[in-house]
Amino acid sequence: MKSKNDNFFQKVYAVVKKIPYGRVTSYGAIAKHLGMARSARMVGWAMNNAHGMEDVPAHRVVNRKGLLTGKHHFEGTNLMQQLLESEGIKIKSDQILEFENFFWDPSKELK
DNA sequence: TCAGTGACTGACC
DNA sequence: GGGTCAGCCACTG
Repeated sequence: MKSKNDNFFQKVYAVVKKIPYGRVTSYGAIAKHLGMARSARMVGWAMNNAHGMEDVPAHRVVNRKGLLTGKHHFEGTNLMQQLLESEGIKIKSDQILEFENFFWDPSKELK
């Protein structure tokens, strides 16, 4: 059963799992860290598969604008926002306030 | 097999 | 400064 891409998923999961509490990152940051900066969509696609994994805090992954584009994929309509607020992150209109302040770059922090 | 779609991003007008 | 277009790779119909 398709395992060729599992390696890619595992990389994405590994990075997402390393996101510190109360921090968030973007698809592009993860993609770039994996050497696929031009394939940010693949990260989102991987998240789609990860969305069922409790070990992967997909709610900490947003687009570069800090917009909760993937919140619609969570069970509740505001579950993603709720989880982020629970970590001390302020959300307004599905967008993270002071996104730069909460942004976590794997290429720098994880390096 | 071809065409459409998607949790994105950067460049262009 | 804000909207539009194209590129990216993989999956589904």
